[in-house]
Amino acid sequence: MEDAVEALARKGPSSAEIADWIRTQIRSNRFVPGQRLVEVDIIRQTGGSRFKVREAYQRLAADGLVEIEEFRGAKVRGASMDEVRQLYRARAALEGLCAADFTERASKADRERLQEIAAAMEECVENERPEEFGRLNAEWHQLLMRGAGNMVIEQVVKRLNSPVHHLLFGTFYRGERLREAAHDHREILAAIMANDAAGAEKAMRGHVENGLKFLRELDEAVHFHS
Amino acid sequence: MEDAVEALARKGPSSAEIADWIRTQIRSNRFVPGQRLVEVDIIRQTGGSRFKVREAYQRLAADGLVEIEEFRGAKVRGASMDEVRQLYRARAALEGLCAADFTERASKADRERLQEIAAAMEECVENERPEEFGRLNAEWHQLLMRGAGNMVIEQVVKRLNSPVHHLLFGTFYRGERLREAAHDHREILAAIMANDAAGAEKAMRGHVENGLKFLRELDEAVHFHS
DNA sequence: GCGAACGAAATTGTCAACAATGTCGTCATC
DNA sequence: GATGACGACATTGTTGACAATTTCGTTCGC
Repeated sequence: MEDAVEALARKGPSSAEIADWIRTQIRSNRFVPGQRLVEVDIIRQTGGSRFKVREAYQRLAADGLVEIEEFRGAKVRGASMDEVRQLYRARAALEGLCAADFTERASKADRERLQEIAAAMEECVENERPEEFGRLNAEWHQLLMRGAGNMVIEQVVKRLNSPVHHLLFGTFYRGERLREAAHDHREILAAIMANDAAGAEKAMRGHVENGLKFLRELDEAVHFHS
Repeated sequence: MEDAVEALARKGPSSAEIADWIRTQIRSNRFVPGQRLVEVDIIRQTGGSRFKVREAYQRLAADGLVEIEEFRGAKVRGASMDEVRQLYRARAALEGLCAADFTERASKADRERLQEIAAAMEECVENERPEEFGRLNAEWHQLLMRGAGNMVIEQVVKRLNSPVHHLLFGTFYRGERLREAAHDHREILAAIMANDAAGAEKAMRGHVENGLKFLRELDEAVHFHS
């Protein structure tokens, strides 16, 4: 039995795989907000049938990643700065809660893993490796939500991030922002380890709000949104 | 120009209309968790084409209302009690935040409207009209999120509620629970009117948690979930 | 009577052709 | 040169037919 590559060659990708492929393109900025997703182009590039491509569009539309207009097809949805604000407020509330819940109910193994990742991130700061930092950061936040025993929130946050996710890689974790984020993380971790749930929640909220503040400053420099 | 009925007779419903129809069926308990949604049945009952029905399924699947399995079609998704817990924790965080934001940035008109609805709900408690209470309650929560200037959260909460929404009508607001909810509302409203954002947030969180507690008790009496 | 193998019916997955609509360049007119 | 009507092309919407798979009742062997 071969793996996915073989299955892909035989039968073509499933609608879920096509949706993931489009997601990747959007996140890596190869598809930019406002861009039309022409069905035949996607078919050519993925090898999927038209039917599957359209199924993929529906899923992405429900995720808020693309907009579908009748007879005009799907196009990549951009987020206004105000929407980004709302989105970050929501994340602050959700991840703040998770930080508190993690403090109260995470397993010993999860707590140790959290420290490990934090240590690895510190190294990335010293050696100026923003890509690695971004990857670890995603893992860190995910572990927090999972350790808090709330996969529903994990799913929701993943969705919320979608429209701005492409910004988070590349321009986001550089220079001062890298150090700032690392500082926030230390604060959160300290509260968790001290079993201070309320403190962890507050620190996490502040961390997310800092991310928004940074995006705001970025926005004033270059208007990236539609 | 006739309205939607005429358009429906001419061209059949759009996939979004079909999705809404299915949503309604699920919420009113005519479709129960685990039930298979056979395509031809939906086609017969809505008049939509098969293609549109399947598009509707994809949307509902992304919303988490139905599950799609290959060659087995779509079936209504039920939520485990643990999932309901996670869901209510998320709601508590999000609506708590909205209560705080509403306190700080809602318009005068919104604040007055909030009082109006609260007064109408009090009447419903006195006259024991749970259906009306449920309707007003939904409006009240919605106004809070909108007045807080966060439509993203409004959308997310709507989605979060989907899997348990059918429980909220009928069995939910009756007897003691009705009075308890009204009491919570008074507390929230008082904090908002006193410009106490932190107090409003705390009260709202408590209110949502009370809803969860009630669902838990209900669950121990009858195991409604799958 | 019980369970496994079989097969018809029901159901979903896929595709290709055609219809409806939008898009954009062209040309006539003022 | 600007403007609007027209038409060819590009793109999406819709449908029906057929293939793949599951489901369920039947039959056969024990």
